[in-house]
Amino acid sequence: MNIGEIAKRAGVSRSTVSYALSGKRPVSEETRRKIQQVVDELGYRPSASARALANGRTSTIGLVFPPAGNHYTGMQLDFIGSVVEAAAAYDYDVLLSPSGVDSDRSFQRLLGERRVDGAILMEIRLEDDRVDHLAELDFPSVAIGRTAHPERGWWVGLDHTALAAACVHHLADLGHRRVAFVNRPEQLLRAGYESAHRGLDGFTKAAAERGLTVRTYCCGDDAASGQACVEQILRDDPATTALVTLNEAALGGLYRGLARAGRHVPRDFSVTGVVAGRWAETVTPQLTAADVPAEEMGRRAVDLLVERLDHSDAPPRHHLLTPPISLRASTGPAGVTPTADAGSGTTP
Amino acid sequence: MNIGEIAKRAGVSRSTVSYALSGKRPVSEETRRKIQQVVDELGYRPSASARALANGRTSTIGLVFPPAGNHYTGMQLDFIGSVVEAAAAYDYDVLLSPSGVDSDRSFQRLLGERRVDGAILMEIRLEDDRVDHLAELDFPSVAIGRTAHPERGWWVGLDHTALAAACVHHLADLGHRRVAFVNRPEQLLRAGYESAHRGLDGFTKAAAERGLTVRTYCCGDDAASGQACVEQILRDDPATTALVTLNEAALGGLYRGLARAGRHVPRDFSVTGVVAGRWAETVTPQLTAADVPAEEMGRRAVDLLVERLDHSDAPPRHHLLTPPISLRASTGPAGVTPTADAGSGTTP
DNA sequence: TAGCTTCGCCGAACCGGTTCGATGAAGTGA
DNA sequence: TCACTTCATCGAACCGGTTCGGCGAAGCTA
Repeated sequence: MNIGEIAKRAGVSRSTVSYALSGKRPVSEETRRKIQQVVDELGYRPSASARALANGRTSTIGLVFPPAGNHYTGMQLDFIGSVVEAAAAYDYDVLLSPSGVDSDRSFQRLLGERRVDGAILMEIRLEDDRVDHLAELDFPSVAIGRTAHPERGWWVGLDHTALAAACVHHLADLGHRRVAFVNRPEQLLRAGYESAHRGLDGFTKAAAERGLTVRTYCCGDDAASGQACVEQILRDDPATTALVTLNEAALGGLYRGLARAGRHVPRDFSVTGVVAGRWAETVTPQLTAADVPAEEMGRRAVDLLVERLDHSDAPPRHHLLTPPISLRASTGPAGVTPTADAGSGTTP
Repeated sequence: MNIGEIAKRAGVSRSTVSYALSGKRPVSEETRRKIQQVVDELGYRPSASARALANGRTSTIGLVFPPAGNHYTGMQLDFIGSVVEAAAAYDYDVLLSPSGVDSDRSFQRLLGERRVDGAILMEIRLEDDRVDHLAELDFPSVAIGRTAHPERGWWVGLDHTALAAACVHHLADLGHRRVAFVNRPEQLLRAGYESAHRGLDGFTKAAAERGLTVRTYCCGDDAASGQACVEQILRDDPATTALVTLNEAALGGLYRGLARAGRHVPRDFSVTGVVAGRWAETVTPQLTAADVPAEEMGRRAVDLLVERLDHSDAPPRHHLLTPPISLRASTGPAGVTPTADAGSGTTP
């Protein structure tokens, strides 16, 4: 069923069918009804490929996935969901691009083969060749995250520096003096992941400001690593009374490690960090955290991208979000300074 | 940069360029090198839209999302990830289709506008109009899940009946006599979700077989609902000593509810169910569960779909998986029968 | 009633690839 | 030397839409 068939059955030319359906030129009411009738009878829908070829737009946006890391975190899930939903509202489809092992290849597919009108990038690095590359090509894209040179770009980001600092201040206000920082995996830190770097930065500076004693750790994106990380923390400094985490996937493991070590949260030990709200609520006690507004970020990224697609001359825009810390139940006042032998509390 | 430009610069015709690149007809080594050189210089890649139009294939598969439910669960994330990855290995892109509120519209986009060569459906219902519809059209698709009439279809499913039954037997073997069942949200059960129905079925039958006293509940897909559900369970029958859950998203809440009620897992209360392994490990104690092999299922779904796309006359195939229960730490022998007043253990 | 505008529709070209049949040059055998 | 095959390449048609310029009929003005 193509447009020619419709035209034939309606007794008009192909162009008339096209205009009747698109409304880009006036068509008499009578013909339009006749055409519509045939279209409805045959359930005709114009081919996306043909349309894309003709007018040079695919009505599809690409969602480019982490170039490192082997499985996805809950936060990414929230991004994906909200991007898909927001895109649908604008009548855009979303094409997922793994850009995993073979990053360049799928990138080439998206851009080189012109499968998408624009792209949304996730898991941004401070020096991100993908962002640079797209900027050079002037290819419409919006980053979820902020590189080291964000001035002229389109992005929606989270102020990880401020958020990590807020966590530190929150803990310091509660009287904690020895605090650990649980970052994303070392591999990602080394790769230059924005959140890992800016978060670490904010943590370190704020801790120095408040005169805290700190240690920082990298931790794999899974529960087992989280548990191991806590064990390490308590071994390195048994007097630690709180931690700040950026690592959502390890959260369950962090809690487990603390429980195993006999540290009660929040009585003996406070936990906070930067985590999507939905996941902060799954742990017990619920995590006091700066809630990553993943839903809002995804939606805004799509808004920006659509704006850029509709007005190719629009000046760069961005949103930097700084959500407040949601007080839940995982932090409390630093208690009596733990006795020196408290560190031996690992279970056999 | 189109194929004509390449042809001009290489001093050959457009068709020669096409053949040189596709290899579908022999081209002299000399011309092929000349063409390749021009292609490399200009970084030319053929347009996906034009190619799709010409040969009637988009090299894209659609991943159709739940028609009900407002946010995504971790299991779905695992499916998405593995599908994208497996598809990339076959050089297919993945188009996400929310099919959320306006299910028909995005479905029409995918099929009517021929944006995809085939589709993978998630969150199958026992009577699923999407599946029926696609079967009628003879549109290549694979379901992740199994309808009430799975004989002639392509799908990869989980034997929820057997898995739920296995959970029951596991608990019964441990001596539990009063067991609750925590299902997906009522809305989904009513909509006819396969896993909810088959799981409930397997649970009920196995419990009858073992002569257990049971109660079944529906529970929202979030921690708060899980907590409320446990409270309800212990109110309805304080002597309950175990539960089986299909509801991964509520898991954290279930644990919290038990802790609040003063029930220690697994000493006082056993928890098991059907949950993706990665998520079963995030809770403490780690969940003894039938691990949903989401990664394998996604991969197999893609394998089947590609097979069907390559051989349109292939007979229907499917995989029914029955992963074993992974023994972790959330179940234990039923202890002394709880005293009658144990049910009042909710915190104020 | 001639001349002008407006309206509704048509035909053709175009988007950028693929594919089929044809063509001419080179190679082979009698 | 001629007929026949083989090989490399070309031109044209096609996929299914969109869009532009033009044209005839109807309506309006003088």
